[in-house]
Amino acid sequence: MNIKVTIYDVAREAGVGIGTVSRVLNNHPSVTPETRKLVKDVLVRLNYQPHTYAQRLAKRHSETISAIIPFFSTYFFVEVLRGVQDKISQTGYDLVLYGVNDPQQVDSYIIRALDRGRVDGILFFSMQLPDHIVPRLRETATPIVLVDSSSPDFDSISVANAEGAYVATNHLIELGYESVGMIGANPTSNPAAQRLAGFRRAIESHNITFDESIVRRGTSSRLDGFNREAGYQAMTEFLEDGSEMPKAFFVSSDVQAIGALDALNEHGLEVPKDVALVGFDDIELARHVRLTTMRQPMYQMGALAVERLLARMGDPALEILHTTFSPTLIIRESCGAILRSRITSGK
Amino acid sequence: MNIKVTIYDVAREAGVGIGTVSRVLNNHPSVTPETRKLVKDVLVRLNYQPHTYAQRLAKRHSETISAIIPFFSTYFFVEVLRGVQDKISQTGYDLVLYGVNDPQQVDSYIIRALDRGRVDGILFFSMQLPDHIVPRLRETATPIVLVDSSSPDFDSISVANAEGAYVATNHLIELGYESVGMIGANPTSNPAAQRLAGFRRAIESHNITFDESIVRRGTSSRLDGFNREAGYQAMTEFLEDGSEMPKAFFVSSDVQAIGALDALNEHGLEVPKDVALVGFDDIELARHVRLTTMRQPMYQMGALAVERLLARMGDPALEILHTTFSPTLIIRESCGAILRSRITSGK
DNA sequence: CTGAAAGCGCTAACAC
DNA sequence: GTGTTAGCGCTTTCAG
Repeated sequence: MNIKVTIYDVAREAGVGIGTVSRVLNNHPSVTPETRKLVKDVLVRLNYQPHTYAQRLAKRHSETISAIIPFFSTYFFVEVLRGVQDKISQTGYDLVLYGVNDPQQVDSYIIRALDRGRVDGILFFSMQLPDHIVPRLRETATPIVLVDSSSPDFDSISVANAEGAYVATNHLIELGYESVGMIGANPTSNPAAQRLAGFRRAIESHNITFDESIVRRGTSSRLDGFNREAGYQAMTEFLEDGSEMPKAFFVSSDVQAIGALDALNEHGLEVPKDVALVGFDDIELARHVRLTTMRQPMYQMGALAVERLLARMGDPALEILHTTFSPTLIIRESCGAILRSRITSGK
Repeated sequence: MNIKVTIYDVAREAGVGIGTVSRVLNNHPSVTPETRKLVKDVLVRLNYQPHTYAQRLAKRHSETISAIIPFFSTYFFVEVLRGVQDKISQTGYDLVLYGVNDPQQVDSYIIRALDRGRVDGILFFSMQLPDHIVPRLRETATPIVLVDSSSPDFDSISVANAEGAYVATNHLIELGYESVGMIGANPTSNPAAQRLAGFRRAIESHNITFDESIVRRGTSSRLDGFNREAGYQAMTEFLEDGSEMPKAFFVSSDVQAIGALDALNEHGLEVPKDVALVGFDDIELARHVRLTTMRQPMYQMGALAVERLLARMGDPALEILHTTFSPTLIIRESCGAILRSRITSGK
């Protein structure tokens, strides 16, 4: 019958006031060891459970962190979320998930999270923070950290997208490919735009002229174009429009690379023999399709995001911090590096 | 300045009582259109946001559903969770996630969810409901639905594991494989045990004697053995223990099959030429490694679970329902069926 | 150290 | 219809 035991019941049963019960509940120092023990006994005997919402109302905070996240589109989020969850589960906080399927939801979710007291902090993923939200976030002083996204006004954790794209493209060029193309994503997405910039810089630093026709993207705008169909479409376009096609590609994301791979296969082309590919993310699949790619430390990003958020919740005056991880080049077979080294070494 | 506007502020500003404000907030019918409009205007002008926890305390329910789930181990959960999330986002409910990394956490999470008022309903995934929890669940009359797990006492959504394993194994046998082995998972896990039973039934229904040595499992008990390492280990054992090995295998899950595939490759064996494999789940990866497998309708299971939970929350007297989905055989290349048909048809 | 009392912000029953 | 009031269960002064 724990169905409704309140601190009043406990207090009566223990012959003390509710204040005292509350004090032992909150480990307040000024309670005699004896009364403390007395109350504690009654607490367990009655199987008392605190009413979370009453506590939250009285305490003015919720012990809750909400994550606003483009929902489970890709493995990237799954990994990041694992980091988040692992970290949070070490604290007493609750994690409430707002999965965004439609950009329109972002607003209402943030507003909801902004309800005074509803959450103590927000983790905001991979999306552009709506402009009109920024002032409200400031006014309400809601702690927030952006992951895979950024804004000068708030803490953020991200990946050096441009740098990663540069490294990937460079790798291809140094492998000897004279023309390398790119399969991009929706340029309104920050990571997508940055990856494009990195690609371009790599191209130009090798004195190759950057020609618009060398980068394509599918029309599917779902998830900013970071999806298989978009990759498939873009590669198909390259394959079928008649003009000469690069023999190597930097692809904005692994999922897209998978789509490109499918398109290539359908056209009887082999990777890396006929076409070389380098992706971005290092999702689980990448390893199995032997995709060379830029690895992002997803799990760590999630874990760090929580740490940072907790820190900011603890001290709102903290300096704003922007952390950037550098992606690492993971060489597998799709880029042709291994093939080449075999040839070179005469194997 | 929405920082602290309460219904009192709104009431004063609108020149009405707080009761009236509350009424328009809750769309109570007995408010004149005029006052309603008046109040609504003030509401938006002051940018009023309700305090969630105060509402929950007063209303005695939380508009919250919690999901207790073995965390993000596999793609299976990601998909199921997508179904859950999509469905929930159509309602006003919050989803709070309790990711279980260590079985010990289950208890504390359930207890937490049982706090009076903390959640309106629980979704419990893929784990055995601890026995001592059952009576408490009943007493507190907390709505709960089990997914990929079951108990006579509560609603459940699951998959016909035994049947699926039977179909998979049978498929292999009918393809002409005379001995087929199995890579199992931890038999303390319900799905694992059921899949083993289905396998066994298939074997015996073809008058093949079932020999213990024909099923192996890795020692990694993480996630009940449904992980890549376990599959890798089990297959390696088959390969290296000297005795003769089956040429076809039913593997308890796709992730394990991936591991088995890796082991096979390392030993220079090709699938399906040398060894045939059928998995279970149809995770995203399966398609790309051309794995024949039993598909579970993961997304639907999640969505249905939410529907059922909502229904039960609406009417606790509802008949307890156990829904079982039948997995479908998805034929790809790993089982050798396509290879064979080519040979047969002379291509 | 501890009891009593005043909120926390909202809902709902009760009068008018 | 609408204002007033009494909770919801807990935390936190404030006396003593």
